[in-house]
Amino acid sequence: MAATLSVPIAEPKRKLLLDAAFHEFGERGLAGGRLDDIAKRANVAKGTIYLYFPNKEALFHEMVRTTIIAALEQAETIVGHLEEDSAETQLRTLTIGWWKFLRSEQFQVVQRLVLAELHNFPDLMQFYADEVIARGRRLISTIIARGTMRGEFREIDADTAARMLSALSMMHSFWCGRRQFFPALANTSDDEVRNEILDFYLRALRPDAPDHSPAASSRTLP
Amino acid sequence: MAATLSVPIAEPKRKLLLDAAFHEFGERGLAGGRLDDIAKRANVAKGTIYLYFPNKEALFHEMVRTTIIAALEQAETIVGHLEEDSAETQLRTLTIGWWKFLRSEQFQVVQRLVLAELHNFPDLMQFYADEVIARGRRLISTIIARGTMRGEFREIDADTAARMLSALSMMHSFWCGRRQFFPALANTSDDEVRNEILDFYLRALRPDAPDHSPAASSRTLP
Amino acid sequence: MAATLSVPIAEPKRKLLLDAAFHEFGERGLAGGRLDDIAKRANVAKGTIYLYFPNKEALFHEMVRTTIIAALEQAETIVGHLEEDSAETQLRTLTIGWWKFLRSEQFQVVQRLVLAELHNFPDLMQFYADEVIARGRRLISTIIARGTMRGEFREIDADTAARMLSALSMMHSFWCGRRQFFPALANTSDDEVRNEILDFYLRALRPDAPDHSPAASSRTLP
Amino acid sequence: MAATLSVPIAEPKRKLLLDAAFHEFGERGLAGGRLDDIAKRANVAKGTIYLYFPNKEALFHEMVRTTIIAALEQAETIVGHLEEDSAETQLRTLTIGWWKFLRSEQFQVVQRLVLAELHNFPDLMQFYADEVIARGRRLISTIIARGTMRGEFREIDADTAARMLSALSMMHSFWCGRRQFFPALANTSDDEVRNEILDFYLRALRPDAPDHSPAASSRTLP
DNA sequence: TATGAATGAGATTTCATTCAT
DNA sequence: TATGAATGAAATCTCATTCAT
Repeated sequence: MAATLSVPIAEPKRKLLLDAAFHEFGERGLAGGRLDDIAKRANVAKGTIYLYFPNKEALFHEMVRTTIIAALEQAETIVGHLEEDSAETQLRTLTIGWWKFLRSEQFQVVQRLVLAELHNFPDLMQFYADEVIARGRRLISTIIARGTMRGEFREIDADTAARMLSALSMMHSFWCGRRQFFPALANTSDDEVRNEILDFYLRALRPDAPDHSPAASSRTLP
Repeated sequence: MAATLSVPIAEPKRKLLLDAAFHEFGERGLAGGRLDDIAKRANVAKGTIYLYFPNKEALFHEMVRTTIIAALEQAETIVGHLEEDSAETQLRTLTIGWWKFLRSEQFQVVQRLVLAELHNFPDLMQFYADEVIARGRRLISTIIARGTMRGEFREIDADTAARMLSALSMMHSFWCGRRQFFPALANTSDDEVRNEILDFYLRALRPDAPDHSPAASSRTLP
Repeated sequence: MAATLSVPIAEPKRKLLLDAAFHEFGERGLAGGRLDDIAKRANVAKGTIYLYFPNKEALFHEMVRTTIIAALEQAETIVGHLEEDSAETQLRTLTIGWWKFLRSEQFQVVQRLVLAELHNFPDLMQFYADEVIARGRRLISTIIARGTMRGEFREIDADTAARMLSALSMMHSFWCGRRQFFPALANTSDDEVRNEILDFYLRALRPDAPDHSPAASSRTLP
Repeated sequence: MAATLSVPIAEPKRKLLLDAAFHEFGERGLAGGRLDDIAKRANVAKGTIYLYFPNKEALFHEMVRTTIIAALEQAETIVGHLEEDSAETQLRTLTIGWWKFLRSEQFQVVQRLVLAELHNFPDLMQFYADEVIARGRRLISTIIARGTMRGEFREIDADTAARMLSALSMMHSFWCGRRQFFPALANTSDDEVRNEILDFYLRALRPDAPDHSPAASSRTLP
């Protein structure tokens, strides 16, 4: 009796299975993943899977869904509470958290699955698009809009600008996850890459400084 | 003799099979794709595949390789001969061609496969990294370096800058390929997206405003 | 409970499969035998085989091994406990048992397989050579050595002599198994053949007693 | 033109194919042998085989038949012309030739096939039994009968005695062909083995020693 | 005659799913 | 709930045989 308590904490089997599925499908994809292996990873008999999920596809589906949700929750914690700082500071803070999220194993796996197989699961794809991509962008675009209003950033469509930051981060996050193949990143740490992105990005948001300085325009006169 | 010409065009069977494999694997991935279907698509008996490829994996491997190569050749034609224009014009011209390439079906499929399964084929992954990613970046970074030298662009590491344009393009190309899921792009055409990217990107390369306003610098003096 | 006993006798499935394999491979050889048929013979689905053996070759391998072992055990029982009789009597007793073994279906099948395919399974061949051939010979040579010591048999290398009896028995056992093709044996029963072998063999072991002693001849004179 | 003459001599293709089949089937058996390989060995296209043989089985059948015949012809040459010597000398001479035959590659292959697969080809089995086994025994038994008549050998059924020599030789020939597995033969050359057999065998044919004790012989005189 | 690409039936093997316990 | 042996459909792969050239 006491013995069973010493076990890691009888984690509800459903969760165990979803975790196991995460690793299996993450490595081999939907078609390549084997229920046998998932059962083994979860220390459970193969038949048990069917007590919790009607079939392989459903297990995959739920695994992706819960992973996305878990990743989002994690992201929310990380992104945290933006203080009332300058827009740039907020953007930097947000990006730091968001980048950490993008580089997490959970997101990397989800991204791989999204790219590879989610065209067969339109509802998951939609869920991912709405909750991950769009939500992330909304966070960003809010900050940008504020920055633009305050004159910190130039006039720019906030959604478009958010999309740009999103693109830069997601693509780089993938490349960082495959560093061995991309020598350009071999000697750059994750944090440095993130800073490069931010610096580059913020340049594109800078207000058109000289524009409003009448002096500047007069320069060309004489 | 002339008779043989009337045949649908005796496309070498190897090519036929690689084409069929392109569609099958493109849709279902390596594990999900069925040789049966590939044979059917190629109008060929199952056994015939084995006259040309020793096994499924080899067929997949060669399909990816030839697709990458074909895509590259196509890209080269598109990117074409950059006239001796301003760096910005060159960058625009290059991006237009490159973007067309990224949006082609061939590239979309390759990208999906790369992201999904190429971790099991390190040599293909390397090939893709070297020939697609790195080569594309090299083209870009050359132009940027020239632009910086000429004073058209600000001082910036050309490779880093190239990576940024690459990331923006590739990520957006994927999103455009899944437009139905990304309402932000629903009402924006491919060309408009490309222009957004270019405009945004070029802003980040602009020379530093204060540089050209002697007044500006003097402002800090007194 | 008693109910389970009424079932055909729940012979462990592994054994069932090995038995089925024995007949299938025995008839058609390794390459010719079909897993489909083995499954059918064992009243089992094809896939079940793979729960017990990783592949066809392994099934063949284990089948041969267990058959050899089973045959040996059977042989040991048959050969039994040699009483402290004359060497000739012992040899006769041993040969009777050994011959029964050689004429059993199990041995006939193993011998066919050994001769036909075991060059692809050196470890099985070695096992057979050591455990069947060599062990049988050792039994024989022990008796012969004792016989020679006692003066019952002439001076002869016991191992060589054992090999001779082994050769005579094994070859004749094969011929007896194909009687219809060998008219010379058509009218001779197994037991008669065995006796022919024994009589012939014992002649070759007779001491050279009288030959060299002229005295010996005179002994008979009165 | 002259060039074609330099080729090894356009050996009739049929022969070429039978030779190739000999090696292929010899190594892998009927079910395991591949027509593809046979064609390759014969430097011929796969389809060509069907110009000479209606199917795989027929090729196998004819290959075995011609091999047996060829082996017999070779045996006949080797066994040669027995001079009018003593029966023992004749037996020795014959055995030397016969042994050489048994140890030839041709015979070894035939023997393997006979043991393994000829139960599916009763006519071949019969042919082999009649022409190889029985014919060889007839040669031997003739000599033995003569030896017995002359008093060189003891009274013994000549056919039985011939069978014994045949068994000793054939079994030992197989063992010699698998020497690596039979340490007992590892240090004994083929010729030594043959001599052991002969010596042993002749002992069993010796006239009954006591018989020729002068008294005994004199008994026959009056 | 000779070729060898093509075929397709049939073999081995895998694995999601079921079910008696 | 939980098990895991058993299933059998479906996948990969092989190879004897055919046939247009």
